[in-house]
Amino acid sequence: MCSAERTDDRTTAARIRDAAILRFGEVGFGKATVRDIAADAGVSPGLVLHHFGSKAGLREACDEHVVAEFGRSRIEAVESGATDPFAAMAGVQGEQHLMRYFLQGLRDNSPGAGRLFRSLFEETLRLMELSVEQGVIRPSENLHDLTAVLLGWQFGGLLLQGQVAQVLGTGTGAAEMMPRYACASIEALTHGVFADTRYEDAWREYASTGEPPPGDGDSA
Amino acid sequence: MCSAERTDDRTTAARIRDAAILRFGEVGFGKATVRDIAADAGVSPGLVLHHFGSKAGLREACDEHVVAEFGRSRIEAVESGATDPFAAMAGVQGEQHLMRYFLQGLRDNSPGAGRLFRSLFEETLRLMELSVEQGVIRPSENLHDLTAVLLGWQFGGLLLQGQVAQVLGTGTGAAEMMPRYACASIEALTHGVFADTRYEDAWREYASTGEPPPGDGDSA
DNA sequence: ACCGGCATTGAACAAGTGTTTAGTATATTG
DNA sequence: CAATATACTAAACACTTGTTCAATGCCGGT
Repeated sequence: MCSAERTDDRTTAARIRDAAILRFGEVGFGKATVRDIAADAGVSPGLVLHHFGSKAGLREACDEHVVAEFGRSRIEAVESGATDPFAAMAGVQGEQHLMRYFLQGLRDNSPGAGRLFRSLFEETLRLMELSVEQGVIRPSENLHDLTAVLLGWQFGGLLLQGQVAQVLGTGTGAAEMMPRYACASIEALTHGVFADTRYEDAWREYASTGEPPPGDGDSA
Repeated sequence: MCSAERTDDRTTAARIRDAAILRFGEVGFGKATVRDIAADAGVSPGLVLHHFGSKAGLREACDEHVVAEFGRSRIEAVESGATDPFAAMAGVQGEQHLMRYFLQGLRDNSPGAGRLFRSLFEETLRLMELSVEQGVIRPSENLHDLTAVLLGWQFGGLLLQGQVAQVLGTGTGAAEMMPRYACASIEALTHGVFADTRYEDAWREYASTGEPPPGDGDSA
């Protein structure tokens, strides 16, 4: 069917939007220029504004589309029976350009990324509750906060991928550092990091008395 | 001595640098303008370039200074006998403007932030080894990678402070969300998150055989 | 065939940016 | 005191950026 010149069934606006998602994901919203996006989509800069009103409008359209695509991707993952957090995360990682766009959005606190983070949180929380019932995740009194922290660690670690890779001595690419990273992560999440409950005890005492247990009382 | 008009003993170049550190920490290097920094320092924009050559040169000077200040702060923390990771981290959090600058540097992968991250890693690794000897941290076969991952989580979580706070329902400020965040973190780092060693076992098998244990083989 | 509404373009505009440059004051040095 | 270097300013320059606008081509309806 499509041999030499492949037929692009996307409408021009969709092509612009997809090019923008790629650009925004690569260099971020601030450094991406309308001219570059237009060139990638093979149109003039004016047309971009004609379709989306402004650069901000273009971003909104991209946010909306990425959120929808993420939702679609996650639904597929659930339907295919991925019931543990790792598989779910792997499913999200599948579409790398969407993930890159999302991470760039997290970098500059875009409203779209905020919405997406919240929706991912709610979904992950349900997944965690399910995992607790199945005996995969240790039961916790405040699973809600635990999930929030874990999600922050998850995506925060992804944001610092480059720095961590440099420290690990591996290449910056996700595929190269993944084994080392996953191994250490699994160890920490399986056995914890502290040798005993002294920090937990100290925290409990602090929470009940309101006094800081460690010996730093000065220096506001 | 200094009652009404406090004498600013800093040299003009230092004042410009400090103003730049504040600006860069607030809005990031990209969005900070030379004119704004000059206005904050009470000088003309040209003077900024006169002293630092270019905006990039100004950033290098800021990087250098922040790295030095961080080192000084950490040395003080060590000398004051803060031998556990939490106290060390609290000490770093002390100078908030330095931390903000560092986090902004991590956001856009500035070389200065990379250097600082690496130096913080080496210091934290030594601290972890010490903590293992003292029985505070659980011994691990690859403490190196574990430290790298934990540091990524630590600062990554700080980068996503706003998003996590919104999910937690607390204010965005560090002081408001700290209790909830710290509580969940301590729980995760004390007991782990997984209920058993199934993920660890699966990983060990994967590492030895090279076959992915979970049942996803399709969908590249 | 004519017309009206799109999609699309090329050029120009306006604002903001880092940077340069000429010029002025101030201090330092012989 | 003269000379010179340094600190500093005001203005302009050059460039990039988002955005606007008039003009053109295209396609469907009557």
